[in-house]
Amino acid sequence: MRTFLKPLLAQDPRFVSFYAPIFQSLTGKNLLKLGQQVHAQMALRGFEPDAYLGAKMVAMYASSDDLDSAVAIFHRVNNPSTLLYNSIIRAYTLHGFSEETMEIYGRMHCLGLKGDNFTYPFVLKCCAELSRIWIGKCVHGLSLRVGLESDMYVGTSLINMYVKCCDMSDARRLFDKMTVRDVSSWNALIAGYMKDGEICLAEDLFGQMPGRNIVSWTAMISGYTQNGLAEQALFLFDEMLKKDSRVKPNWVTIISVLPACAHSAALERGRNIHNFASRIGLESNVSIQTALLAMYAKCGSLLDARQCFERVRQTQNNLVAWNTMITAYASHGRGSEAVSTFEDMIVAGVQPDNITFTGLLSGCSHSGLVDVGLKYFDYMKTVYSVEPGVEHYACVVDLLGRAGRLAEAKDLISKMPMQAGPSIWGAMLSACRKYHNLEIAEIAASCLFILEPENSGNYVMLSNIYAEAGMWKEVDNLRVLLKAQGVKKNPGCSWTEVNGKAHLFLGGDTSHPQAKEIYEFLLDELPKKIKAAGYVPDTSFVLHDVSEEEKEHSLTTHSEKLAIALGLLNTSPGVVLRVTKNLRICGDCHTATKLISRIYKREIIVRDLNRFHHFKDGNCSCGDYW
DNA sequence: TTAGGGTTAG
Repeated sequence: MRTFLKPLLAQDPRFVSFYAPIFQSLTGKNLLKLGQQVHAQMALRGFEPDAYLGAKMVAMYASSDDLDSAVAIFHRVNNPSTLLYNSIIRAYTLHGFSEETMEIYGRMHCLGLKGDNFTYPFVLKCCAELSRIWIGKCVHGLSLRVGLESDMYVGTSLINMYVKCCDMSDARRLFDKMTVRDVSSWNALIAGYMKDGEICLAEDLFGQMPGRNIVSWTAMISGYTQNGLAEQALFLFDEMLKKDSRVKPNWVTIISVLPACAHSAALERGRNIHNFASRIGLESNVSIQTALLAMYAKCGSLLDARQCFERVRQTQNNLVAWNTMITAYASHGRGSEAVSTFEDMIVAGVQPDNITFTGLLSGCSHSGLVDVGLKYFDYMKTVYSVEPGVEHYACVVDLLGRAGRLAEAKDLISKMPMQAGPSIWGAMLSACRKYHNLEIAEIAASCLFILEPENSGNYVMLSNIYAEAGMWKEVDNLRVLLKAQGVKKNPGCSWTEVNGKAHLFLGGDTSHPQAKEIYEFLLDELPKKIKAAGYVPDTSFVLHDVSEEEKEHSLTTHSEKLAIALGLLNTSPGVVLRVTKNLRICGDCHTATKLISRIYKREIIVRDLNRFHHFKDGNCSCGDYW
């Protein structure tokens, strides 16, 4: 081509109308090669894209994740337009480059190019991502000036921006002012209220909204799950299937409801949802498999969890799945499996992150792998370039504390580069209880009382330490303090699924229809059998300064014992009993459950606040180290 | 070319 022809051709509108639809049709990764060929041919002909064609080309490259080429084209265009800027803003936003988007938007603004209904939603998404509410407010002002306040996309994006920046009052004000609302505007506000813990306000909106789609239902379900309201989440999931046949649950719905099963340890419910996901063709989804993995692990079935992991491994090398598997082993006290899974992950070429190390270190801690844990704590920074956070220090304090190395743990706390939080002092206090160190216990407890005055668990823990030392006066003083502070004690409760139905017990609970049978078993049959096997009630776990006989009675009716009794009375031999407790299992229940597993030849899996205990043949998977 | 729901840890 003669050089003098090039400027002429560059002006030729026929070239634009020729190439634009071609580039527009070549979107997606598998068409990238073709797009590159057309681009090369165009360049050979000496044709430089104008703003319109440039926008199409930017979109094409962005759709196949070739952001570098998209950016290069953007910079070559001489007279940029709003359309061109929109295309690069879209490309950056969809690839998670929020900072770059903001920079480009700033440049657009300086050039005097006006943003439009396509610009603002992306820019606002980035403001939300970066929590830049002040820029979001400027965009809000600008959109009002150019008359875009009534655009549904801009309006909903503004609501979402306020929601993500934790400004619910402005989000609500905007919502109330909107003349035309879309189902998405309602959804954004519902999600905001749920995130804020304002369940009733979210429920009100959900009740009032004119039409619901799958996102509305999912926002409610995930909101319940995230606020610990597992029962409501599961109920609403069923309601959705029953009442709204038009909505089709998708993968987000499934991964939102699964944590509710995990939370309530409802294994059968979880299995049903798993089957449901398979029936609607979602089983191959990696996020669903990972959520299933977590659910099975939290419901006590490591075998099912591992199967989900293997399914993910067949197709993907996914960081979240590795992390979930490592964490699953850790919570089940399978430290060496957590370590070997971590090593497999490294061999598979996946870069670990902060969550990987939280799982790995807690796995070492729960299994007493002290030196291995300390080695990985060192490696995380030196070998894997992951900066230890407060949660990792908490794991190491726990690791040292459980092994009785209290002085080293205390030393580590004093050398931490950040302020010690509740997790650190909580781990220290537990260690002090195990090793009867009153002096450090009082230091840890006094920090905890300042850091989280509302947490009754800390008062109870110190009270237990005093009680074990026979310091009843201090126990009483603490009780007075608890009352004066207005702290409500968190009552211990346990639950179990028997033949697919959940049963909840409080300590000393007599409200269950089978209470008579349960109490006869616990007060008569069981003591005879376990005492014959060498059981001595460990009354040091009882708080009150009362007679030994009364202490023993109070132990006998701990909620976990009631739940185990119900399971033994209602299931056939060979059925694994699964019990979940909202607090840590007490030492006496731990001893008794080991004996029950031997005498009644039952596998019993107890999930407590921190971990799993697998009782079998008179032993526990924690090796009495918890 | 545009908005809304998101699995792992704590």
